[in-house]
Amino acid sequence: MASFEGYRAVMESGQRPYHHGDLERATIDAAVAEVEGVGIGAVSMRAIARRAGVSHAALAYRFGDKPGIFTAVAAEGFRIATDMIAPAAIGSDGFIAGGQAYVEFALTHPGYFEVMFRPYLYRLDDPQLMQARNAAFDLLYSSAQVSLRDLHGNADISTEDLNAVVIAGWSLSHGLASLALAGNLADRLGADPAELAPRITRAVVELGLLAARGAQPA
Amino acid sequence: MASFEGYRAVMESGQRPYHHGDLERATIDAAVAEVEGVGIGAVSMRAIARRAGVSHAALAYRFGDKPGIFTAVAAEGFRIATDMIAPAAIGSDGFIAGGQAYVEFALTHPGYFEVMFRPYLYRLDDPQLMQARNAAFDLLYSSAQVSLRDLHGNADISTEDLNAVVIAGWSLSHGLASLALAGNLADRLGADPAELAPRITRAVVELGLLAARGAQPA
DNA sequence: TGTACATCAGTGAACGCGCGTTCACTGATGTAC
DNA sequence: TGTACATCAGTGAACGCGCGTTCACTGATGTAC
Repeated sequence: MASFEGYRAVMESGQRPYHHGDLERATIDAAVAEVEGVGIGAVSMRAIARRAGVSHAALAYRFGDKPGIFTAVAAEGFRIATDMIAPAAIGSDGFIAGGQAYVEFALTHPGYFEVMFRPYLYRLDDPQLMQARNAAFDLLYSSAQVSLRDLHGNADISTEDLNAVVIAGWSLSHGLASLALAGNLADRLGADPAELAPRITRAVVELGLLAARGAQPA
Repeated sequence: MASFEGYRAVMESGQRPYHHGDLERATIDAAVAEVEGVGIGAVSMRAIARRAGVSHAALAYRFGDKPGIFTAVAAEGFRIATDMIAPAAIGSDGFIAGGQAYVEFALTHPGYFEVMFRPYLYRLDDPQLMQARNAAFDLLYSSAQVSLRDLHGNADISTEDLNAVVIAGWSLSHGLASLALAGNLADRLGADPAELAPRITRAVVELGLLAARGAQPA
């Protein structure tokens, strides 16, 4: 399996090579496809192995167990999400635009999304995962900070306020994506998905006005 | 098992009666406890039966299958949620206060919450479920309508705008509850849970201001 | 360049387990007379 | 009030299945000489 020609020959002959080449890649893809196909609760290591075209013992050998596989899926998911959101999360509109990109990521990569925010399914202390996850959160916090600073004439924001706005914005995007993915909004979202973002954004303005009346003075 | 005395006698003797008395009640409670204990993905009919103190065949007889059980759980969940939210969802602050009550329901009844918003786990066309679910959504929409009317000097709101605000508010509360329950906010929520609601409410005001800048004019 | 050998990636069969479903049954309840 | 019987709720044993884990193994790769 050393050469590309050798690889091609084996692939085209229909046999599978003894050494896979990139088992990790194939496993992550298969795991994501399984999650999207049968749901996060029904995924089995054997089904992932079948889909990846590899023996199920190979997965036990390489990943140990299901949390081992999901750790790799989550890390990759945080990397993809960061890549998708970063270009939008810039400047004074960055936090709002980043939130829209978050929803877009979730709807286009549901398999990753389902795993990433169930930390009890994977190993939070894995170094690669931590790095990818921290990078995503750095992006979230820094875009909130930039947008809020700009809103308040470059005045500093307290850590508590920043944290609360991050949680609120994240909750909004996360909730919208979760409800949509689970099928709760099937009959409530308009026909045109491209119109969704501006409609929700305008609704958040209304929500802010309602909250302003309901809020106790700080 | 006709008399209360007979019931007491059997209960105190440690045997279980042949006819349960209220198998449905016991099954719902056991299912909710199982979901809270092992997670929605790992619940089995046999484990629910064990916890309810009943043979697993009894559950198959009464509920048919797992979706049958979850249908009953979801219906009850919508009833409890409506009862908890209704007193708050009144008047001009009703939509905001209702959202806070929604989060409180989710955090105090996680087992119900986990089931209710996974409609693919149960039978959406069950009459009792539909009734409970519709009542909950009626409450959601009517409280949004009352609050928005009041905000806009009693002017009528378009169906599209109402729908968008409902989705935004629901998403916010739902996302906050989901993130918290899955353990994503463990190190981000302040020490005092009673302070959470006002902090988030104030953050939503900020979010509205950010959205106002990011929004394209309608 | 060629050979020997250690290391490593992946295999396939075997295991015990808990699951959902089925079925002949039993025990209790309710009704007709 | 008492008896006979139909109906219904729940039982327990049996089934086949897919699962995760283990283990002795094999095939390929890489390195030392």
